[in-house]
Amino acid sequence: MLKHGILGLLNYGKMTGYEIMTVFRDSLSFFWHAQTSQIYRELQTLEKSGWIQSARIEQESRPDKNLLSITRDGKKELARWLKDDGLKSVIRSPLMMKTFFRGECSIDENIEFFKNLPEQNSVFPEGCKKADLLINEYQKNVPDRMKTLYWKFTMDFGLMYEKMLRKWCKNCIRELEEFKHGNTAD
Amino acid sequence: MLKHGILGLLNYGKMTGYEIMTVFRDSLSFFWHAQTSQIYRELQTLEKSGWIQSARIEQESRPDKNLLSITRDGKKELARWLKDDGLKSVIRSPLMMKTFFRGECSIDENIEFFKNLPEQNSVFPEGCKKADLLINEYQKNVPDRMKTLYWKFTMDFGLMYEKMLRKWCKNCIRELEEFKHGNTAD
DNA sequence: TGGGTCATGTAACCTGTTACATGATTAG
DNA sequence: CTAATCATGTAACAGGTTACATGACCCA
Repeated sequence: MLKHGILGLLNYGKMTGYEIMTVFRDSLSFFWHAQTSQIYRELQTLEKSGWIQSARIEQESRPDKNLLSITRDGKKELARWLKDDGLKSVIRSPLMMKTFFRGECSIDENIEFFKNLPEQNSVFPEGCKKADLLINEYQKNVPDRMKTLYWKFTMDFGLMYEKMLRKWCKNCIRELEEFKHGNTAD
Repeated sequence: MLKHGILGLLNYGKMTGYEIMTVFRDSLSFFWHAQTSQIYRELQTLEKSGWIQSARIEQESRPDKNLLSITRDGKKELARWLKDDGLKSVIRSPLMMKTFFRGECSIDENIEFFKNLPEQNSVFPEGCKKADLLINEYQKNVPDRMKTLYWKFTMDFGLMYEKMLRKWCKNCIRELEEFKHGNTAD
């Protein structure tokens, strides 16, 4: 999956591993985290697969750059991945895992848990405003609306997810309060 | 994370690796997938950590059982994990990754993509009814409402997530249709 | 007699995380 | 002078996936 993310970015233009890292950190981190160590490793395997090429660029004042570019085979693979609709809905959710077993804690502890969740579990580190700013910048700098539209879709998803999470927490708290006050009637 | 899921299950009572696998497959799979191979491996490391114990039970007509039980240290660790509020909101979402780069495909292809998504990406394999049935069964068989309440919360989350996903897809389709018909005004 | 369930796992591989290492430049 | 940024990675470990292996029982 990370492989194809990298291919997608290189399809926009040539980049270094470092730049790829910054894009993941600044723009994609709300749905995917990638460490430099993993990126550089994937770059090696991508090159072995013949999907990307690297060109050493010497610099005086800075360390040498390794400028990556996508190959024809890489573009083919990217297209194949996009067309392929095998998308498993694996929600691997640590949050659900922790919720499932909360019967071991007291009701008051759990009310506290759900109260703190929306803050702690925010998708956008700096809150929602950041997302709007990001998308505006994208649309200013990248004229191709065909691309920015889909970028916006991912942010919409993030915002809707956050909203849903807050609603769910409120529901949980309400039900716990009801249970506490003896109102166990369905 | 899987380690603690296993600890949580064994905290309800003694089980074999096989039974743990069936619980993950039948009840927890909508938020966590666990293969037998991984479960048996984790069981080994859990035993090495002193968090669980195993007792070989010989059977005549079936292979021997390895009945696992949680130890005092295991219970401590489970409690620690539940109390610890370090919950990173890592949404590792293949769906978002694929959405982000869809600018490479045609608008019509992408409308098709979003139309098919809710079916393909359903959290509950057999649809929502299954979830309701599951929760009702839980509440009948397990008298401890303190537990089933939290189980219900996880299912509520699954149902809300599905609803949100459908809404998001509808939004995306609407915006793509608008874009197609030249209505690019914000 | 063939497929499903019970019941155990191993091996190889791929992916993700944590920690470490280097070294120059530039902005406060 | 110190911290951040640019720019490269390696090593070890942890966690997840895929494929394979065994074997008896039970039900149709």
